[in-house]
Amino acid sequence: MLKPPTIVDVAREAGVSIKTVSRVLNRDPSVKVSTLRRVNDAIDELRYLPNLAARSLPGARNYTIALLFENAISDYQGKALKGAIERCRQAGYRVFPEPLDVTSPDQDEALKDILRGLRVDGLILVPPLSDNPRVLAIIDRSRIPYVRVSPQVDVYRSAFVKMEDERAVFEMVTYLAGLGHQRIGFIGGNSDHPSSSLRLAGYRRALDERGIAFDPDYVEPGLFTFPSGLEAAERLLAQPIPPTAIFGANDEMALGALAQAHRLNLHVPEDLSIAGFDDSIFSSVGWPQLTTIRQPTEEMAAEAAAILIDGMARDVAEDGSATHRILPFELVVRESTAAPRARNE
Amino acid sequence: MLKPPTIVDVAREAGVSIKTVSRVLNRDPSVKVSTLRRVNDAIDELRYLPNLAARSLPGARNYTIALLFENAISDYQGKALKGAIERCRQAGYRVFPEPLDVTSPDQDEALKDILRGLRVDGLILVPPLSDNPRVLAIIDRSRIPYVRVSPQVDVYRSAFVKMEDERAVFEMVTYLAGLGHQRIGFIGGNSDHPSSSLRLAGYRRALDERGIAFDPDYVEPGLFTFPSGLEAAERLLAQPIPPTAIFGANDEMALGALAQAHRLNLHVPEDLSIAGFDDSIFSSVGWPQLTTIRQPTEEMAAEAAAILIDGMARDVAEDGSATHRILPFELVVRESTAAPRARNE
DNA sequence: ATCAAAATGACAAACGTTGTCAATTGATCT
DNA sequence: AGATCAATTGACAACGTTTGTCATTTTGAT
Repeated sequence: MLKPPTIVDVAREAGVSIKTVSRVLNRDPSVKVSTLRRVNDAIDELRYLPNLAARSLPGARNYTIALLFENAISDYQGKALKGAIERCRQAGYRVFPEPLDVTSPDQDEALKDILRGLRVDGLILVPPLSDNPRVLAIIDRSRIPYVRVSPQVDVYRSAFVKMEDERAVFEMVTYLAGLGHQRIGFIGGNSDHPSSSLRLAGYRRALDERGIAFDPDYVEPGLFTFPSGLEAAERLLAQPIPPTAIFGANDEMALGALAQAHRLNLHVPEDLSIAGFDDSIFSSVGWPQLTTIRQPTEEMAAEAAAILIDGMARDVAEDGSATHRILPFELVVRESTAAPRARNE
Repeated sequence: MLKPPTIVDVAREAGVSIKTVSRVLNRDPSVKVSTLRRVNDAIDELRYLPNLAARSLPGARNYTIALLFENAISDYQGKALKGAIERCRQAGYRVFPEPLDVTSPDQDEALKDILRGLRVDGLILVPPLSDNPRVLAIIDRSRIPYVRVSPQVDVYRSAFVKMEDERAVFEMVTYLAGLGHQRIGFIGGNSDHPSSSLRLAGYRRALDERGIAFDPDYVEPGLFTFPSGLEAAERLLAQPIPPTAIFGANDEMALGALAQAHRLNLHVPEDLSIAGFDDSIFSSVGWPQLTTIRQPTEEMAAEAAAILIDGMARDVAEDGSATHRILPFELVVRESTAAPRARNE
């Protein structure tokens, strides 16, 4: 009882050959249903779990996927990791989280070593790695299949999973306009961050559709950080005719805008509506709680894992496009948004 | 060139047997220095990395450590994971993050399956799992070595790594008293959370030492969440003689207190000082930024990994105590604390 | 009863490492 | 020189699985 059961024990218990057990384990369709049942019963009976090390040694598969991320494990990356782990568990796969220090001078060699040493069946890249050209170049050369989560540029260069960024912003701004807001401030990202332009596009499209003129004074760049959101809101609200609603392109910046509102003694949402983007852990540590857009982060990573497990990461459709999934977002209305106090023109 | 080099290639290159290469890899001291050099040169030359799967198959070691955590990957757990990964990388080990759903009805069986299937050399438990009696009981029976990070109860039942909770709170409260605060509110945890009593003890000891009478009205229980901190602060500040400083036993609750201060139009830190605990990501998404205590989370997890890798998790000192490390904390003074506006009494 | 197709099994050859134990080398002592 | 012993090295069999090649048995349809 000291040693865990092996495939031999299962075969004996089920009264079949180890080859048949192996067939069952690897979902070979040529196994009769009754045999399948018997083998599965034996597996359950003995609580057999295949030895992954032994499994990956001779075979082409390693039953392992790596999730690459940049440096710290943020809320977003934690969610992605969790989603990937859970999907992998179901399929008997494992996930190696691999932090990458992209600022390090020997980044390239370090990454190559990781890729050579890991022997994984696939890679998942989460932002901002999804758009890092040096990393992508190295991975491309390694020939390991990979899926990018939320890529922004050159999207079809690989398999990917994303959410409809532009439409999400569009819907949020449309929602704010629907509440009666005519002057809607937008705190975007720094212009070199690719998602910024997409989110801005959604903002402009929503204004267009509601017949609201675009005013560049209501758009401020940010850095996706709390202080940058605070400063951007400071500038927006210092204008002679300030906006009645502010939409931050992520929750941290929206939280910064919230803090600035507190500083100015503005009541949220009565005097100012504020909305964020991400539905991160941050959206619930403000007061009032932020209206935001929920990104399906766990789901996206889970889908990425599924694509790799199913071996579809390299597939290309007839139209030449790489395997991809677009997942739905969700508008989460909390307490930080309401109709403006008085209609303005 | 398609296949990565194996130990055989290295042996050929170095002109020795594979066994000798294996010895070098495993730091066997019986290898002559000249041979060692030759083998290491060959390893560098070929950029050889041992195949972990093959390595764990025959041997007792698996070069793998699992980090168990409860459900979501929070900021704290992300830090711990990162610390563990980096320490493991240096030693050629890998980390499996394993989320555990402790609320699930078949928790026990699920955990047992994980333990059986994982074949890891050791486990790291992070809070709140570190004090989960059911989980500990199962792991104890599995005979897998483990290290607990920041355990609170029955500390010496296993190897552990922690920070000096009590003294950290003591120092923070002493610091606040040193600023001139005489009425210091304390938002603790729920009483069944073991760390709560320790942190409260530090609070009381600091008051004692500064000759400030303990007033139970200035102590409010919380749930380590933002809303609970907000409500606790609401009660504290509604008193006829409210505190001039509030210390939250974690950052989320301190952030809640901050939000309540904004609601009451109190200026922080002029009207009210607020301090947190953890130096989590949250402490920088408030305004003003929180004074807090930095827990050495990454370092604790890294130490835990080191204990496992060095095989010391089961060791017991002459005095019967398990292997452990106590790491230093750091008082991080930011903008949310200052001397009270006017001395009272 | 016959035949083809579908299921299964026996066996062997990997996969890359470590463990066991025996063989070789080299140094020291007589 | 020979003996002795420790230090160093090597040969070979595991480890548990997948994969492949055939051979065999079972099944189902006619």
